[in-house]
Amino acid sequence: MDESEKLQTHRRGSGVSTVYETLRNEIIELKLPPGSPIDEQQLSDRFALSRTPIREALVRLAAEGLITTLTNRATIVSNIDFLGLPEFFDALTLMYRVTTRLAAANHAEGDIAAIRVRQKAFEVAVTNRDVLGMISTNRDFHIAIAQAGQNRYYVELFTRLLDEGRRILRLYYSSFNDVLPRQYVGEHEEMIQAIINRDVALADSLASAHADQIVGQIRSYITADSRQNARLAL
Amino acid sequence: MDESEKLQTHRRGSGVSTVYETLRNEIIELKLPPGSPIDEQQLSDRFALSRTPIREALVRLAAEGLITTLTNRATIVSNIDFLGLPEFFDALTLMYRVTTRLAAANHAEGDIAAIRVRQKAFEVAVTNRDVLGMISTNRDFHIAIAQAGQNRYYVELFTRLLDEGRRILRLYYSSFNDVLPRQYVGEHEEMIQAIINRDVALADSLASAHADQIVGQIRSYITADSRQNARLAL
DNA sequence: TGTATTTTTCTTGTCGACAAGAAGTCGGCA
DNA sequence: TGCCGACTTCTTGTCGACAAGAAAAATACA
Repeated sequence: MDESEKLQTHRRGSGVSTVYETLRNEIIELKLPPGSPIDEQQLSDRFALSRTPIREALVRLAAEGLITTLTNRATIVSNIDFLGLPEFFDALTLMYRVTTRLAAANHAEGDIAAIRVRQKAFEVAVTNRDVLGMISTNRDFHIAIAQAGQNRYYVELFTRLLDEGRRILRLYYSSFNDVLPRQYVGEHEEMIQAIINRDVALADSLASAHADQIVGQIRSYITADSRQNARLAL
Repeated sequence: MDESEKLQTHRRGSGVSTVYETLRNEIIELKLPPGSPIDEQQLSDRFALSRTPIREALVRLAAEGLITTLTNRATIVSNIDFLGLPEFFDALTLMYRVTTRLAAANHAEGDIAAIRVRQKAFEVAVTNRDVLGMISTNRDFHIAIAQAGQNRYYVELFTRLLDEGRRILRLYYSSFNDVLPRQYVGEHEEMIQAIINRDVALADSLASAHADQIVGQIRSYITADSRQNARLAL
């Protein structure tokens, strides 16, 4: 564990959000893998805080579904719910579509620039073959679009879904190839153009196709047949 | 304030959820109107609990956006965001449609019965001209449909939206007339039938129209011109 | 030796108290 | 009389300690 945060003295009220954000990131990046036990005492030592603020951060994480608390027993990082994957895909696809539509309809001064920054970062990650970077910059790109759409309900749900998606993708990130990501860059570019032109219908269909791509990719990872000797002659 | 809860001794762990649920209800039913200050000490006395479990309940409420905490200062019941109403209507309509569609597609054994129970309760409230009852039974009806749709992401968002809607409707419930509610009963009936027949397209369009009705009604409340002397000859 | 029961240990849930920060109050000064 | 600054008071944020509950360990018994 990194002990650098142990020394700094916290200003009042900042502690909780620091713990919250740190843990949140570590959970999403699978630094804390699903099922990991969360020990309050340990976190208390690590952040040099009493258990009370730690606890508050944990309550917030639990409200988001990132951790699961077994009453009076243990609290662990939530497992990835593979059985609920179809629901997840459905909601994810819907949010891709709605946010992109709204961005085309509602985007204001400056939104496009923000989206372009994220797209640039994604491109860099792709050319560097930085898989982890691709996953997180892709998320940022789509959240920027959602923000341009000006609907906080969608932004919130979409953020949750994309972050849950990050966890899943991390599990399989070794099987990432750079063919599809390359294609994503182009698809992103088309989406930006549709948004600029305020072409809602086109934005929708592009987002829909994009979502299908991503969902299809995740599904292929999960159901991948990696048996080395599946076709071995016996 | 009701002091009945003060005497009972709590079993470990139950306190937080009790406080959470009680406050949640009181906020949604405007028993605690928007802007009301939330005093931890006071709640501590009221529930006969220390401030720690109270605090946890408040953190959960804050995560849901029901209360707002001004750091180091006060914590108040969140205001109703009239500026964000268009976003709210958009998301609400979308959720009406998606959940009803999914219910038609996915509903399983027993779901219909559960929906019928809620519909019956709504009918009773309408015939009794019980406005507050209508608002909450209508909510229950649509959540039952959402649950039949089997997508927890939609159920969660929809619940939040409907509860926020309850707050808004309570503000205007005096202007409720019984014409539209009567119409809602019929619309609900049609939706149930479409779901049973697994007619996704029909379920969608019914839900869409239903949403338009409700949104339109809320909008008319808000923009109602109640000036008694607007057309007074001078 | 295997099982049931008690004991121990560890983690969570709760408590009362203290510290920091902000608003309101009071008094001083122009 | 009106404005500025120190002081008071109140609420929130944090702490260390205790209590309850559950799993693990140890013991007794068949």
